[in-house]
Amino acid sequence: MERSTRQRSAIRDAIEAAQRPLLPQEVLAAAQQQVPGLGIATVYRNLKALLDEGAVKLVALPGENPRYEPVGHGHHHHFQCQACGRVFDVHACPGDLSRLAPPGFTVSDHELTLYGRCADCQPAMARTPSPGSTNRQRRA
Amino acid sequence: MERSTRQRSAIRDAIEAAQRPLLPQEVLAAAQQQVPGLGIATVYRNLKALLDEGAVKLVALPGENPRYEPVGHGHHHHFQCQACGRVFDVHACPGDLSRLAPPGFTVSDHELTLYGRCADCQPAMARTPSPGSTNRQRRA
DNA sequence: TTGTATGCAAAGCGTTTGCAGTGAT
DNA sequence: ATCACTGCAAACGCTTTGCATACAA
Repeated sequence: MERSTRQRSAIRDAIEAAQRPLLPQEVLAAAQQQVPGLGIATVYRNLKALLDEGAVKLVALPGENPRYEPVGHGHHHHFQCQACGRVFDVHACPGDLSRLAPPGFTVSDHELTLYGRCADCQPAMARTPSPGSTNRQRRA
Repeated sequence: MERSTRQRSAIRDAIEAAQRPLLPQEVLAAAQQQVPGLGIATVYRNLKALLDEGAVKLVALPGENPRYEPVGHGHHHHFQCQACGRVFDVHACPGDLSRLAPPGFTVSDHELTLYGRCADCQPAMARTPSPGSTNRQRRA
């Protein structure tokens, strides 16, 4: 039977609290603030468990390591800024895409990622970047 | 200056000839039919070079290792069958998705993946699976 | 001849797993 | 007292890199 541990709650909380999809390392860092001794293996094991029980969703962007986010956000998509690399949630959705599939195919789900520039990274009339908008990732 | 080698052509040909995005291992296997001694490191090095020169595109599906396909196919998307795991090209496109982005964001590109069942894997009135449609991948 | 490209093997990185100890029930 | 969970370290699989050799130019 499944047990409730401090580390499991810390991991779940970290993901729930984040406003964006987290990398395993980021989950570790966040959860370690509650449980200092937490190990990365436990993060991975719980990430997998949370995926299986459907509490967490895998977010895989091209060329990026897998991120994890709570399912609670409902159906949504992602936007990656080509300048700063940050990933944002996009709550809009193109809707039914069944018509796009070849004849005989059945569409039951879809994933969409938008690329471009976020509000902070518009060219020309440069805006003041928000704190933490430093480029931490790069896209080939 | 960039040189033309047998292995480079073999790798490029393998990707061009494939009707679907290939994994590095699949590129290796295909290219080795032309250049038996070919090593995996050379495949990776050329894959990166082809990406840089824009001859090849990276295809990253959630939970899958990166695949590579020629850019020649033009703008298109992908469909992954949840039963057999195969990835198909989808040449339809939802069109302009700028309206989906949050205000202040600029959309310059998008990626879309459809999930469902391919023609070979429709339930109930089971069709005869095509040769090679054996499940070779699985999706968590 | 010159220096890029290759093949091999070692190194990197993110992720998974074996195992003995810990702690929730 | 059980036995699932944890932490550590070793193992893994994919990708990258160092280095001596091979081969375009």
